[in-house]
Amino acid sequence: MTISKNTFTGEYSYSLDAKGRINIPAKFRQSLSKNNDNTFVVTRGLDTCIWVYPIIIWQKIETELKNLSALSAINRSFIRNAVRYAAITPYDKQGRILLTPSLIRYAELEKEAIIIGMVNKIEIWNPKTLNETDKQNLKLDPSTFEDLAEKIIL
Amino acid sequence: MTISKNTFTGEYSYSLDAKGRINIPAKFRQSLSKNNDNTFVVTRGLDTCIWVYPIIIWQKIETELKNLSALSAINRSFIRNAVRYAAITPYDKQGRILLTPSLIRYAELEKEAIIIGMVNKIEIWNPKTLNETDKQNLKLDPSTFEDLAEKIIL
DNA sequence: TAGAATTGTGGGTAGCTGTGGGTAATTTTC
DNA sequence: GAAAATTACCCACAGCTACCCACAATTCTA
Repeated sequence: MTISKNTFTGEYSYSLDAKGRINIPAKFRQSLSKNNDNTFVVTRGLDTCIWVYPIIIWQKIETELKNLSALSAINRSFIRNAVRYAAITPYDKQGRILLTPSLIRYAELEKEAIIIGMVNKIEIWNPKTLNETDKQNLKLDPSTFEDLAEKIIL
Repeated sequence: MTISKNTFTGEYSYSLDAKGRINIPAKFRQSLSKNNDNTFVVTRGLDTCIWVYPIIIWQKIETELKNLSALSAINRSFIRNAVRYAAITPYDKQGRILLTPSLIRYAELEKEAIIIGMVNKIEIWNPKTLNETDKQNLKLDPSTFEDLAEKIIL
């Protein structure tokens, strides 16, 4: 096996069916390490999309969140929002996971969906929303992008 | 072994077949170090071309990206754009890699393609586009080249 | 120079992948 | 407790992909 485990790259177009199921690209499934038991965790993304984590990665995130001081109001509300909408979904024999109605509404998902590998997690988008967000992001500080690019891209 | 590993130089003409496959010059393949498992990563270049990296180089980029906090909108957008068009492709028994339709469209590739060694990565161009880009670059401010010349000894 | 090996290009096919739908089991509601 | 609704699990199948082989052209070798 050449690809590194629990790492996701690339963009794919898949369809959400009437039952709220969506296929996880075969390559992503193959990248999942065995100890995930074919299971992902879905939750709200910070953008208008759904975030999908391998369950063992999510568990690490949870413990990190717990270590944040519970005294801070900001931390408490952040933790609540991060955890509140999280759902555990093993994929079925065909490789699909089940999304909750709440998440589908949040990400404004319709039939067509774009799935993007974001290295340590996966994003599920409505194509339209993704486009609009892209346009918005062009307005962000370009010098920060350049700094990042110089540091990271060869 | 005379050539240094994971280093590519020279220009070659190859053909993209109906299935989206293109041959990697034998010399480039021989230059790949063993730990790449005969695998490249293809993604969008900053010009109208496709960039091809040895996978171990790409994995360094991945780990850097993993360390960026997803709390920052700029970071998220940067990761998305860096990774979205990337695809991992081991080359087949004949030495070909598979390009995605999206990348072929982006680089405006047709049957004939120019493959250029760019030291630590490889570029794939449509010959026409390459010509036009060359002409454009001649019009750039020569002082930029001079700045670079101070940094890099040729 | 002749033979052998390698290289670049094309095409066929078995098995996998993505998608839809059906049915039994479980939960919910009255 | 029975009916209705929901969920979990199974099957079917078209389309596609990964893998294989073929072969001509070129390069290497003895």
